[in-house]
Amino acid sequence: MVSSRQTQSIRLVWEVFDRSDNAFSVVELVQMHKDSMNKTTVYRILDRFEKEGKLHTFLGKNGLKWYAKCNNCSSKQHIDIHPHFQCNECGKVECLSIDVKIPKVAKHHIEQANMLLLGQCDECVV
Amino acid sequence: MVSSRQTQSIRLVWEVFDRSDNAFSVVELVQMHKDSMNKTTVYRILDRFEKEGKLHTFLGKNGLKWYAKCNNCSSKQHIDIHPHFQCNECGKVECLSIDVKIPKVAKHHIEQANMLLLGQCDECVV
DNA sequence: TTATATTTGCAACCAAGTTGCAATAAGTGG
DNA sequence: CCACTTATTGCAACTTGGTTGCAAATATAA
Repeated sequence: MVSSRQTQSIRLVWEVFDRSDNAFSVVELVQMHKDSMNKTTVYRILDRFEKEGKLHTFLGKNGLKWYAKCNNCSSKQHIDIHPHFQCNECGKVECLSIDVKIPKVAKHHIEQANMLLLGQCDECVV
Repeated sequence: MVSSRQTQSIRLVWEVFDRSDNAFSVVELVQMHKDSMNKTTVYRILDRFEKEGKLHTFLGKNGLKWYAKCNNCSSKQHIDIHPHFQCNECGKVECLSIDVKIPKVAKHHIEQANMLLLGQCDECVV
């Protein structure tokens, strides 16, 4: 056996994602677990979940890293595009279940595409 | 009069963009001017060029900020999409002159979209 | 040429993220 | 149920990108 022990910390971090379909920034996750584990641990656990294909990541508008559960995401779908949305008012981030075509570009071999939509979420549109 | 003096530093930073259509990361720009000006100055000048509409910015794959000249970019086109490309091998970044449609999303008011394509540039495709 | 307001340099700071290493605690096997 | 091996964690120190406040320098208008 090479790895993967079921620790308290791992359970706690996973619970957050299990209870909600939201995306969470690393900053939020470190904050919400600050009494039960070290920030290094949070970073390491998130890394691991990503490698295991349980979570996918993307960058929000300030270059902050966000994590979200891979619901209807096969590993293949990580390559095709599902865009993410971030609200300019409240900062909330969502995965959108829309498919966007990856444009073809002459002389370039495109492997991956990231799309971030910015605007106002339903709660912030007045 | 409220601002905008023509200083040596401003000329030097602008020259870089004037001579090339490439995009440059802040890190590169600070590095290439490190003998003639302070990093704070570089940051401030870039900020200014952006506000003046001479440069536009976007985030590369690691959340690093990149600047590029606004060639055929009206201020309107900043809202519509012109995607950016970053090479996974050499790290080079380009503005693509392709138009991508911003998808409509129910219950969301989309103001802006960022699209980053990742892959291999022509020089790195073997 | 001087006065004044914009720019700059500097040093100190902040936040996100990483690293090395010793201490802790899962999960065997006996 | 205990002992042992090795994955996991905590901690402190560090790195990197970026920002701030303030005093010194320097463009420009008069």
